[in-house]
Amino acid sequence: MQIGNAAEKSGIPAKTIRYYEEVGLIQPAHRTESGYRTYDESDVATLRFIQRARGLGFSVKEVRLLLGLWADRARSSADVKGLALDHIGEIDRKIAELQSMRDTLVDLTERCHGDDRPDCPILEDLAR
Amino acid sequence: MQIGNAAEKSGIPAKTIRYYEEVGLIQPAHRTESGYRTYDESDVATLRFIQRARGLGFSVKEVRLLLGLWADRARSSADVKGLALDHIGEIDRKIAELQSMRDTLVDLTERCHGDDRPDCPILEDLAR
DNA sequence: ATAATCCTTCCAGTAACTGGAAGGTCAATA
DNA sequence: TATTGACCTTCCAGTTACTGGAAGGATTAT
Repeated sequence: MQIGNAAEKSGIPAKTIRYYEEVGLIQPAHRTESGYRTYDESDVATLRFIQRARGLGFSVKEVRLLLGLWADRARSSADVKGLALDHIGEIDRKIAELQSMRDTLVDLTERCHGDDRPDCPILEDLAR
Repeated sequence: MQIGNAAEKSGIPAKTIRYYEEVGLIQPAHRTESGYRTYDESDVATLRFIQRARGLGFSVKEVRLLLGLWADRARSSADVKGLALDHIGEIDRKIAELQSMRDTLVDLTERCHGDDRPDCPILEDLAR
């Protein structure tokens, strides 16, 4: 199948598939005589794996590692779990940061009249 | 004072201050005869405002708007509050996304032995 | 005189795509 | 047969918000 089809089946835009090939996340696709990339079901399976891993927030670099582990029959599940736990830690860090921003912002907006007068606790806080 | 001093007082690296000037977030600094940038307390106050707004997750584009409102004595607090509420919405969206990733990941890692055997629910899930 | 510590500009790299231009290919239709 | 239309190709540039580093000038202290 052509790239457009693989894109549809995997949920990854054709443009992005080419990008993944360029950065070496996936093997260069086979080509027709005229230069069109072709993909089979196994390629699509790989793309879907990538799509799902990216959807869980793994970076491309981490996906590379995951693909390596996936392909390695001698892998230890501990390695996979380690990656996942690290990633959860990273997510927790981000959530905590966002939550802290949110708390401050909610407090400030609750104290702001939000009318046509200029007095504003939000700006006052930023300026202090 | 010189840029290094302004950086220290504002908490924004000198490099970043130059960058903010380049992208027009702040006015070009005055210069000494030899070309060194100079800053006064009011410049530092602006930098601190920016630093704090960035710390609350506002994008540079949003900070630009906030600076405009801050400088505008005829502003309405409703405009500021509107910006802040939009931003809270954005943060909520991000938190929800991260939380959902986290939930999935925690579930998967709990089901993964994490030993030296290759069987791994995490990879199985990514591959399904 | 020289060293240390500033400062300057400019170029490039980061993460992960995404948009768009210019042009080739292929199948179907008028 | 000629021409659409929908594919595909490569290449370049833009996005966000910096950050690192090179090469070199200015200022201050020893």
